[in-house]
Amino acid sequence: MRQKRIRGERTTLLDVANKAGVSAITVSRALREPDRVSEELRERILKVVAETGYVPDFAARALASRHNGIVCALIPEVSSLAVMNIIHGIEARLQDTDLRIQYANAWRDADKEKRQLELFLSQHPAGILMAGGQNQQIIVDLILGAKCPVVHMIDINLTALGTVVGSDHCTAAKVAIRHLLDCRYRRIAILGAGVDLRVQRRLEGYRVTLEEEGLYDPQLVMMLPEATSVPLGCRMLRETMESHPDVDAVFCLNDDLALGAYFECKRRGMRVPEDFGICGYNDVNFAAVAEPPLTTVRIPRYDMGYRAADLLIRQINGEKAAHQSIDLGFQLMVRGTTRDTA
Amino acid sequence: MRQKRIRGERTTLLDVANKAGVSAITVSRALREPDRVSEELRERILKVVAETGYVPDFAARALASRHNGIVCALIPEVSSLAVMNIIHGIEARLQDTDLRIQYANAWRDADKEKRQLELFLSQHPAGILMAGGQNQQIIVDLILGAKCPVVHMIDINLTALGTVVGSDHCTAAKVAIRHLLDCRYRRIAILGAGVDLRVQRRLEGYRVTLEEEGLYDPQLVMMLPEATSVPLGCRMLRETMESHPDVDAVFCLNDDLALGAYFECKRRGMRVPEDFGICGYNDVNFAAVAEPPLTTVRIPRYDMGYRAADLLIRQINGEKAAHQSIDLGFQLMVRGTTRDTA
DNA sequence: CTGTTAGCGCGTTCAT
DNA sequence: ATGAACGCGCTAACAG
Repeated sequence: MRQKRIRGERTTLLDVANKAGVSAITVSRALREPDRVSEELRERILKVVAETGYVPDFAARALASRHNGIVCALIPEVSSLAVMNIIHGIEARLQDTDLRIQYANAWRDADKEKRQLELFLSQHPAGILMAGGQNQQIIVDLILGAKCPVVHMIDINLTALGTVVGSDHCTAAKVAIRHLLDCRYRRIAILGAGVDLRVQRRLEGYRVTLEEEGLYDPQLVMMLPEATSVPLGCRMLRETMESHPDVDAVFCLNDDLALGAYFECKRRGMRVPEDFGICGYNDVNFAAVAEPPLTTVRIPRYDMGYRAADLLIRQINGEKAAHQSIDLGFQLMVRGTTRDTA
Repeated sequence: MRQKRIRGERTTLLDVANKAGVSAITVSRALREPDRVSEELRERILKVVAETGYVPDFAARALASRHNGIVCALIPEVSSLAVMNIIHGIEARLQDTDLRIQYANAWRDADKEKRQLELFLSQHPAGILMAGGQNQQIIVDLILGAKCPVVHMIDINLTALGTVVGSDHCTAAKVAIRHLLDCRYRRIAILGAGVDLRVQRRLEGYRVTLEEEGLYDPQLVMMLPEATSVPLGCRMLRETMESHPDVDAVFCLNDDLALGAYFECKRRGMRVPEDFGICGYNDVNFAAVAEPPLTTVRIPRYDMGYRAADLLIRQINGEKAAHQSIDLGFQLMVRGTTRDTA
């Protein structure tokens, strides 16, 4: 009986096998496919596993089986409220699965996004989940070469990227702008940050709708590459009002920006919603409880994460991707930062 | 010359080696330690690498080298503003390093924390970073068994857990409470959520300080296990005021709770800071720009992440851990939600 | 500076 | 239901 363990390393499958008096593969099976091992052996093996504190080596498992049981999620920026709900949804679905999940930041940067995607791919992940995306072409290339399923949550219309779960951000923006128009706001600026494919779609909805009314003014578009945040919302509103004092409403492409815009309005003594309207996007958790509560576009992000994870799991389990795209819709939440419609 | 490539798999090191007419190890070296390969060979090899689009297999690399070049970070909840700064700091330090980072949620749950730590360990990470922690004993056990360096950012006094970068949360809380007392608030409630080791330390500082003044009342302590959030802050303030209408200030263990508490105060017509004081914790990005701006305790979280990553890198590179703990201090930011001191 | 040999720990395949 | 042999792709250790 070969006993290697030259160095005081951690317990391996072989150690467990030796101690239990069976072969390595039987231990492996007892752990992964309990049904294929007799009850007697299984019990004996599990006992040794518990005693020795054996933990499978994922690197070895990944190398041998061609997938490491980990779902990798590429997120524009993990620390944001909008993403939080998606993550909750994903983990809810992965609960009680033998899959695990890990995240990485893409930082809304095409280059970092690419490198991270490559890093993921090089680890034999069970699958990849993408929320957001910068460069469509790069993503397509990498995804086509991937040997694991990929599901993304960018925009329902980007089916070129493979399976997608999400909403139509262009239409959602159109509805939001319609609402602001219905409230009789006329000089509507748009504030966006962390520009990615989704943000671009929202901008398009804004432009198209205002053009229809002959109210589109490219000067009122402010798009910054940096990450969205409350302080940035303050700054953007301030700059907007200083260069265009006649603006009477802002469509903020994220609720953080909207909250920042609101604080700044308050500071400047502007009356919201009477003289100035604010519409956010996402309906993150503080939107409904702010004072005044924030008018915003609700995107079902929890469901998005859940469904995306669900689709991914099905594909991991060999199911053919039935739906190439699932539209979860959106909902305009009319609250306190826009005045009553006429 | 052995040409396997039976299946249409991806390019391997051997493929590159064959094409370049060298051995596998030389390609490996050309990629990892360029200096040890002659310039001529290196150029030839890198050319083939580029042509074939070769990407290293991290699972194989991890198995062979006993570490996969990935720093794993265990975070209580990745989607929170407080964590955002830490993450920025970490990634700033890891920038231009050949290390990469990935995150996982511990969900402020001892069991999940343990499982995730095991999962990390089983992947041969280059190192582990922990922000927050639930169960000291479990963590100690796992960390002692780890064969990679571990640095945590829980509380400066928890040196039992190994290398630590952070602040003294107990003292910070004492200073905050002192400030509230100086502002002549007397019935000070404490609102906390997502209770973990750090939150417990803050609670201790609160208790000790009020006990000294004979003002401690356990009824005014509200600690919830669920995650901190703005809506939760609203709810906790509401419940506090309903059961103890005489409370005249709250110490919120996170700024989200403080913002929620403020919104609720505004809704209830309470005057902040004249009749009611609010002090937050962390000084997340919205604190300074809120209207009124939020009095809070600033923890240097960006530096924390940066220094923690720095220490980890040093240990990965074989340096002995010189400092076992680095105290980054804290700072009370007196702003608009507490009235002037007497 | 470069190559050879020998695994890393596990799962797959094919026997039994 | 269990096991033997082999290989996954790469790097450490040692040679030359």
